[in-house]
Amino acid sequence: MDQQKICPRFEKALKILNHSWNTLLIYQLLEGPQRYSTIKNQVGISSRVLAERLKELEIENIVNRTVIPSTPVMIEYELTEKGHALAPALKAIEQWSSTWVNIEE
Amino acid sequence: MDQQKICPRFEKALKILNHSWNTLLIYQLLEGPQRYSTIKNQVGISSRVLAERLKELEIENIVNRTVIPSTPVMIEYELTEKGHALAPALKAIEQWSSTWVNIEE
DNA sequence: TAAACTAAGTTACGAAATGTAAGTTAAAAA
DNA sequence: TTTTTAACTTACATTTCGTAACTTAGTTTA
Repeated sequence: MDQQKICPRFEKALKILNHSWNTLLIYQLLEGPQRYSTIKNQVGISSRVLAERLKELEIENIVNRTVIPSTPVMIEYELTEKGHALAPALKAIEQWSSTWVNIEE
Repeated sequence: MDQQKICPRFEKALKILNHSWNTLLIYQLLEGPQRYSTIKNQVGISSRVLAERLKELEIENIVNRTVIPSTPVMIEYELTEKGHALAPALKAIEQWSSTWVNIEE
């Protein structure tokens, strides 16, 4: 009666990527390692949610967190290998958006 | 001071795709045209949100809605050309998930 | 010596989005 | 006449989100 259910790995991937802001954060980090405040300014996300998402992405091993011992401390975030491996997917979305998405209305 | 901001088209694409369930719904519809109840059962989404999302995807011209005049009426949903054009992006995510995502803990 | 400044968060709280379960509609089969 | 069905819709409780103010500790400024 049931057809094939959706693959659990794919479903988990979407659960991570579709959690609001996550894809945009990964996209932003494709530019290279960046500090908390830089990401915040570039992406336009709130402190609360940014901290929450970076923690999530760190736990998922998509993002790496490095403390720079200065005063005050700075924190640098960068993509892991797993994170970088998302580049083709993001480029595909970028490609799609440039062809199909229009902003005017 | 500011570096380059994120492209508005890409940002809009993510806004649509990252709205919860949307990507999964599109992925499901890659299988072919399907009725409301089929989608609901396959994806495991609630009635309320499914109706809401299908409406959104229809407005975005990603999904097409067709009434089948039976009793009771059936509704068939299918991807538009714009919707089908997302296949490469979804395949890229699928590819990534098969390499990098594991479910066990 | 004290007040001000900084980066990276955290907290409190109201607003918006989500899940759950029950209700609606119209025609046809029982 | 009651029941059934598909595709929603509604009401309501729970969860998530955005906003803005607060925290922490070492350093420069007054």
